[in-house]
Amino acid sequence: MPTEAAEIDHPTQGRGTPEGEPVHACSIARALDVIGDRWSILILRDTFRGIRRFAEIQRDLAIPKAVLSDRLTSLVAAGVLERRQYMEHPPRHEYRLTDMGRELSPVLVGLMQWGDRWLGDGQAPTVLVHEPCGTEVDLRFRCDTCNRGFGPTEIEGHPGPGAVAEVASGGAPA
Amino acid sequence: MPTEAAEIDHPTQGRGTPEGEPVHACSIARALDVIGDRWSILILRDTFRGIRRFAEIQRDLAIPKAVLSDRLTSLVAAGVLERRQYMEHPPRHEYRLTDMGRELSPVLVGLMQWGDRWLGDGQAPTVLVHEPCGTEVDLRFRCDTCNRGFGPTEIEGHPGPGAVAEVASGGAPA
DNA sequence: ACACTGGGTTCGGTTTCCGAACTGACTGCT
DNA sequence: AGCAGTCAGTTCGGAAACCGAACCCAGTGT
Repeated sequence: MPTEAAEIDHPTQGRGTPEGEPVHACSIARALDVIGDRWSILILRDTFRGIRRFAEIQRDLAIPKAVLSDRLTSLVAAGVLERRQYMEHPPRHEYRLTDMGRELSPVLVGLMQWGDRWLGDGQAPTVLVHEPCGTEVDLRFRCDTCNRGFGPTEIEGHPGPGAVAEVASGGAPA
Repeated sequence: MPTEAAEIDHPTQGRGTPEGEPVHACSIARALDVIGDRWSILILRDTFRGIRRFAEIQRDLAIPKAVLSDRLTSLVAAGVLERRQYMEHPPRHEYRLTDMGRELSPVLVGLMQWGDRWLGDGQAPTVLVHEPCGTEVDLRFRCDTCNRGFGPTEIEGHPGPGAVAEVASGGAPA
């Protein structure tokens, strides 16, 4: 069917739909349903840094307790964090990253490096290193076929197997 | 200085401060001041895909016009997008990524890959390839010293030159 | 007995978001 | 000329989210 750019699904109606999860065609939108919130990302940053307890996070972020409670609950529900009891008698919990959550690290690191480069004063507040050797971590696109790194202009988007009916946009965008 | 976790700065008081930009010690928080909003990221995704005009974005995202107008204005003000006139007589504009915006691609790609892996049905809606050779894009941490890729557990955080007084957290977090 | 901490919930007020309607400059059709 | 339609917004009022403060409860330390 040679229809042109049929927008069958509307990627964002999530706020208003009264029942059920909004299922987006775009993985970015799906991801943002889980962590598309300023606080969620900061909470995850804290858990990456080893800050895992309710009160610790609350102090570190200066986040209202009600909001923190809500975010933690939804992050646990989404499977990004895991609520684990680490003490019995006074029952105490901590929130730990699951594998799913840990795999968000490229997003966090990407944000951090971008902020360092474009928003900072040239003085990175935190430096990430590859622990075994101490080399500074660099997150980049790399092609194993070409055996080299590359920038965003060399990326092209194609509709994948889960595509509905999308324009094959892409090519050098700038 | 053996102080314990002196939290000199409160990373998020941005909402309430009546004047001036909130300056955070954390680059992630700084980055989120610019794009820490579900719509901003989706708008940037669209511009990456070549969707650059107000009405196009509005249709694609089903975003309220007022919100789109606001977000575009602030993204332009932040330097992530550039408002460019592409037609004279009926004055028409389009929003293009600046270099600053283009360098957000790791974040976008990271979100997409994470959504594909953890939230999708196994059918990626969009596949990104390295344009010169067609290999599927993979975003990973790579160490040039060790000459291999690695996962988030091998990352360690150190206070950098811009650090104030922070705990040197890190180490294998899980 | 009393204060204190961890981990919340409840409450009212303030921001922000949203959808719908309106503006206004322009084009194209008849 | 008159009307419809597009692009790029702005201006509303109501709905949702956010916020700070207060409250709660279990356990602990003194």
